[in-house]
Amino acid sequence: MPRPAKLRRDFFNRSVHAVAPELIGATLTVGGVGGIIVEVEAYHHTDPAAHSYRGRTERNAVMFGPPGYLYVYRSYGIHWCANVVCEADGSASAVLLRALEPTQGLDVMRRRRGVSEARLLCSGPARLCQALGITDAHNGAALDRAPFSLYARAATPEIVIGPRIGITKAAEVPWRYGLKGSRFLSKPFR
DNA sequence: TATGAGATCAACT
DNA sequence: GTTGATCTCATAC
Repeated sequence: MPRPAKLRRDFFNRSVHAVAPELIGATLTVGGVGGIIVEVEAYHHTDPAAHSYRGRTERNAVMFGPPGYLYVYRSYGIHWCANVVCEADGSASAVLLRALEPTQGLDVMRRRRGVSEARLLCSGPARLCQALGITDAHNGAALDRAPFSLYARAATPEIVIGPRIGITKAAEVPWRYGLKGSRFLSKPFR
């Protein structure tokens, strides 16, 4: 049984709207703990909801750097959320990792999260970071280097698309992508 | 099932 | 001083 191909950094050097749907079904692990990406959202610097919309700041500096790196920020003062930077040339766009289907290191994730139900381990951007142990220490880290591993999907899954979650600006644009029928989404698509 | 409050911080007005 | 790419727990229906 052949190992799935590792995603190269080039993969991210394209429009977020091309990268985001293709990430669905890929496998992400951090230190051997992780699972299959089932939900992401796309953010572009022309998008009022994006952190990079108003230009470069200390917090979002990674978004203005090369693609294939992680942008981690603190959400609501207490959570971490992780994005993958896309498109070079300072387009400052990124894909928000919103949910995984846990497949590896379930026990570690349960311990970090303090819950046992698999469904609650990674079904949300902050839960995902907590389960995988992602913090601001990983801000600016490359996804193709340890402790990260990212493997391309084996087959093309069925993708569902809808409006993004939890934002007030540009809330209507359908830039949320999910794996059809997955039980591990942060919220169902309609 | 649904709605609301609290946690807690950095960017922005 | 307000807001936000969130989650959890409590209380109400």
